[in-house]
Parts: sequence; structure tokens; C-alpha cells
Amino acid sequence: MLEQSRRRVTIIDIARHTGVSKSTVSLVLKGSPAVRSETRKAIHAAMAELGYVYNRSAANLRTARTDFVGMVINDLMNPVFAELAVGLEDAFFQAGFVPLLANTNENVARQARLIHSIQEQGVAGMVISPVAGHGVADMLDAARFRAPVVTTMRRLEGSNLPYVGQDNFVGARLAVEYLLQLGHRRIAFLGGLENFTTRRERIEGYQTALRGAGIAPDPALIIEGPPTRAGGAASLAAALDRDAPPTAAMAYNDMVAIGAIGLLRERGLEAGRDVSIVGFDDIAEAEFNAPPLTTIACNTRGLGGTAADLLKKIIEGGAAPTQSIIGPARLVIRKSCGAPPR
Amino acid sequence: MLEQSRRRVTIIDIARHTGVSKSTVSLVLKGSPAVRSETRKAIHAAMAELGYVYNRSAANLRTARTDFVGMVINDLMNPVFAELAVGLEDAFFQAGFVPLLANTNENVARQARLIHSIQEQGVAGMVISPVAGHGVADMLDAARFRAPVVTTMRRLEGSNLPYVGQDNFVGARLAVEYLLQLGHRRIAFLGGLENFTTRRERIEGYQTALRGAGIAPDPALIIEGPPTRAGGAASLAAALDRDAPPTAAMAYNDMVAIGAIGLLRERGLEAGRDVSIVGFDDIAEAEFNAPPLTTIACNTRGLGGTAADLLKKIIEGGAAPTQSIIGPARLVIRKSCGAPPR
DNA sequence: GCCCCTATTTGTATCGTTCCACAAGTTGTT
DNA sequence: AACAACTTGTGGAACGATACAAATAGGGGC
Repeated sequence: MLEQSRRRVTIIDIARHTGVSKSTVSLVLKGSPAVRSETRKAIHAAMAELGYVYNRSAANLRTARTDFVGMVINDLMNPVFAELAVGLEDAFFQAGFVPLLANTNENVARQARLIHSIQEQGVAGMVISPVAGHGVADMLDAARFRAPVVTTMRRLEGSNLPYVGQDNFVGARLAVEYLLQLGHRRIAFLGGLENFTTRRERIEGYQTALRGAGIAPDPALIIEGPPTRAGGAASLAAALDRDAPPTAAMAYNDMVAIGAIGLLRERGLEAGRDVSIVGFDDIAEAEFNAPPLTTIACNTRGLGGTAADLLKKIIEGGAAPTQSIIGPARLVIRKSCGAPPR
Repeated sequence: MLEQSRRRVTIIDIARHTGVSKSTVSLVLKGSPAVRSETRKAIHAAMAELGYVYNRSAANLRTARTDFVGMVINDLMNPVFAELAVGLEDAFFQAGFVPLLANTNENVARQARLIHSIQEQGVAGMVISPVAGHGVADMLDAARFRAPVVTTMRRLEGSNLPYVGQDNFVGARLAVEYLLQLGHRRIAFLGGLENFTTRRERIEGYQTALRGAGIAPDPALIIEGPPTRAGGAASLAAALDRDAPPTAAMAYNDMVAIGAIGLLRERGLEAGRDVSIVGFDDIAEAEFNAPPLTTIACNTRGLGGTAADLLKKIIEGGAAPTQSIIGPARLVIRKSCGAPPR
């Protein structure tokens, strides 16, 4: 509004205007009790009058400590990671941190550059949901990084960085046990790429459940594919083309499941009657799908909060920088599964 | 890795190690051509060896210029805004800016605090998708802000800040004209809250199309409701309870449309046969909905890029700080609309 | 041999805070 | 009256970079 001089207002201006030293103004800024409340009031008034805005860069330079934290997310367009980001952002904000967001878009090179750029800002730490299929080697910067790093959603192979994730193994086992209980015997595993650590964990849960029911897992029923709706449709199509097609499938995630259900519809089949499908993640969309999707809920948003809190604890020296936290998985039964057709 | 001394490596260390002055190191950092390439190489080597990381805070302090930009988003869990965020983030990254992300979660108080906190970081500018139903008054900080601000997705009432948005009026008109052309005469407008500027614009498009066909808009067919899937279901339920229920509806956005279609299904009705529904936004989910959703596409991600580019231009002094850009809207015909039942 | 010119390199002030040792004033104790 | 103990406030040196004027070294030209 007031255009006045372009020069930025500093604590020195405030000091001069109030007739105190800049040290005193600094004390007020930090809420020190060692300053008379009259003085404090006068200083606050001056700040309001002159339109002072605190220069955190300068403070950071002096204290060698910042309130920045990095948030490196592999795919913000995927509702699961958007949810994660929201959980993370919210917790950071509550804790007084300022998050720097980076979306790597599943691109290693971009991830490396972004991590580098975030480091330069002198962040106090960062949370990374790493690009799939790559290990520490591709993230060297972060590994030699002085500030603490917490990985989430996916493990970073070859590292012992702290990790916050959902229980993929148990979640998948739960889902498949449910399908078995409904009477299915030929159950496919749909989608996800070979090199996802999460997928490996989910497949183990899937196979464990199968074996627990005395069924030998059939590798032909494990279909690799992109973790997208389109990928889900393609994966299920591939599975149905097998000699002995499955009567049910556990999808790598909800998007795959929703894509698979779309394919069923296209072929005039119905999920839950002709073929049963379970998802994983319980994204908002799952509940409104047709039919509503039976899936594994992991409270992704809460996981983001947990990861942020863990990072905070490590920054403050209150937690070992190698700790891991695995959040629980829960089966949410809706309408996409039923007994196998006879 | 190397634990050594905790002190941070600075250009002075590099200078000492290479046997040059810190000025030279600084020149190398900035890629100045005025330094012999041997020297440059030696300095780069030293930086690698000592594990130097650039301290942007210090540089910013000196140059009074930063590469930070703020991204204030009202609801990251909504796919449209997630898409916007991705477009924004990507463009900023390409342009060498570091985005600070804030999710206001449709909460004015939070928005005010976040904007304040972002300002303190000395951002070069910011893009805001404002919380609905509030004007500049609630965002005073941003208004008196020295750095440029670009608003997007929603207009900020009472301000003449530059705005980048989609063509709500034309989009809505297109959608309704399509319904009219299919033969519908009683068309509802579903969902969205009274105080959304976008909703007002869309309603105007809706009414204009109606009047163009010689139909007087019936206020009883304009139903207010939360812009969510659940809100969409409720809004359509309300519309169908009217004395003369509509045979088609234009939804405030895709989430509302998807919720409405869900309600139809629950009641044993089918979208596109019994009632036609058009959405707005063309989120990824729309294509995989059952039935696939006919909707208005606005290239939200591209809009984010445009907003980022505009901010960049303003920062660099290449654009007037009051310019507005309205992106085109396009009808995407899928399966959720058909002729009215007879 | 002297001077000018170009190519490199350097010294020093500066950005806006915080930190810390210390000063000045007031009150309480003996 | 002397001294301790608070309370409140101050001066100036950091922090790690950049900017800019000025220094230095070689190379030609005369």
C-alpha cells in the first residue's frame, strides 16, 4: 500500500524508531522475558507502524539452524501420495516447520537434483518417499547428508535410514485370507512393478496366505503392470487370458483395482459376482467406486503425520536415527468381493 | 559417512584448501567466465573432497533476493488442486525456484498464518488458490505484501491481483448446451457452496445456456452443497425430491458428479439413461468412473504451469502485476449423459 | 625498457539477525 | 555504607555468501 522507500525494514529501524538498541528488539522478537513490558509494547507498535517483516534468512545464517524441512514425494497425482503429503504438511506446520515440497514424478534424475537443491536451503531434515526401484546409490547426496532423513511409503534399498510405512505384508495377507474365506482358490496378484519394495512385501503376504490354505502360489497369476487404473485394466486382462483364469484378484493398490473393475464392466462382467477384487490403500475414491471397493486401509495421512513426528524427534535428538515404524493395516469390506461363481 | 568435525564447510575452507581467495571460490560458484579453468577445476575438486554444500541463506541475505516462491493451496486432497499443485511445482522447479508448499485446508485462519510464515522466508512471490468465500480482508498480509502474488482457480474478492483460472462461464454453458441438445428441458445445477466465485460463474453459464434455449432458470433446481462426493449424492437426492424432478444435472465439479452418480446407482437408476450428469474439471478419476463421466476439461495442470509462469514474469518485471489469464474449457463426451427417458 | 591492455585474482564492506559478555540502575542484606 | 543479586538493556563480533574496486601478472607494441 504505502509505497515509500523500497528498502526493507530491519530491526535497526525499529530500534531507532523506539529509541532502544537492536539487541533489545531482537530479545522482543524471541519473546525473552528480560524486557520490560512497556518497552516490548513500544517495539511491537513500531513494528506494526513501519511494516516490519522478520528476515528468517538472516536469523538462520546466524544460528546455523533453520525451520525448513524437505518433503520429497514421488507422485503427487496419486491420491495415496497426495494424502501422505497432506499428513506430512499438516504435522510439519503444527510443529513450526516450513516444508519445501518436491514432486519427483518417479524420475530418479529429478529426485537427485531436487534433493540437492533442497539441501542447499539448509533444511533441518527431510522426509522422502523415494522413487521406486532405486537405492541409496542414486540418492548419494541424501546419504552423505548431515541432516536427518526419514524414508516413508517405500524402503530405500541398501540404506538403514529410518522408515515409516504401512504393514504391507499383513495387509496383503489379510486381503487374501478374506478371499480364501469366501471360497476362492485361484487368486491373482495384479499390477505394480517388479522393483517396488512395497510390492515385494505385499506379494509375500499374498503367498503366505495362499500357502496357509495349502495352495501353492502360481507364478503365472502374478502379473506385473503399472500401478495405475489403466495398468490395472491391462493386468486383469492378462490374468483372465490364462489357461485357468483366477476367480479373484488382489490388486497392488486401489488404482489398479479400480482399473481392473473397469475392465470387468467393459466385458460385461461384475466385480464381486463374476470376479472378486480387493484393493490396497483405501483412497477416498474407493468408497464411491461401483461397486464400492473392498480394500486394505492404512491411514496414509496418519502415516505422514507419524513420519513428520519421527523426523522432528530425530532432529531434536530424541530418537535414534535408524528407528522404523510400521503402521497397522486393516481390511475394509465393501462390495467388490463375493463367493466365486460356481 | 566421514564424521569429522561438525562445523559446516564454507567457501573459506574451499579457498584455503585450494590456495585461492574466497572471492575466487564465489566466482566459480556463480559460473563466472573470469576464472581460469584450471583454478575452477581445482576448486570443484576441493568442494567434492570436503563435501561442500552451498548456503543459500547466506547468499540471499547478501543479495536480498531469493529463489523461494510460495504455493498456497486450499485443498490438496481434492484431485483438482493436487493437479494444480503438480503443475505449479513442476513449472517452478524448471524455472529454478524452490516452492514452499502450504495447504490451507479451506481454513481462513490457517491461510493467514501460513501466508505470514511464508512471507518471513523472503519469498520472491507467491501463487495462492484462496480459501473460498473470503476476500482480501482476510489475507491482508498478502495484500500489503511487497512481493508479487498471483491468485488462481478462485478469484480473491475485492482484489485486483492477477488471476489465472479456467473459463467457468463458457465451460458451464457448453455442458448445459450439450444437455439441451440431447433433449433435456429440466436441468439442475448440483452442489458447490454459495460463496464460491467459481460456482457463481458456472451458474451464470448454466443460466445463460438455459435462457438461450428459451427456458427460464428455476431456482428450485439450483442446489447448494459441499463440493465432495458425499455432497453430490445429497444434492442430487434433494433435486430428485422436487415436485418436477430434473432429467439431467450439471454438477459443480467432478466429485459432486461422481457422488450423484453413486446415488443414482444406489436407487437402482442409471446415469446416462435415467438421469444425465455432466461434471466439471475432468479429474483422472472421471474417465474410470462407471459410467465414464462426461465433463468439462480445463487442463488444470497446465493452468498451474501458466500461473507459475505468470508469477515468474511479474517477478522479473516482464508482466503487469494485474494481468489475468483465463484458460479454455472443453467438453469431453463420455457415457454419463443420454437423451431424457420418455 | 616503459606503458598500456587483458586476463585473473583479491581485500574489504555488507546483508539482518543472534549471541554473549558486560554496563547501568534498582533493591535488599548486613 | 558496602556489597550482592536482580532486572533491564547495550555494543560489537559473528554467520557465509556477494559485489566491486583495486591489485597483480603476462604480453605486445613502441
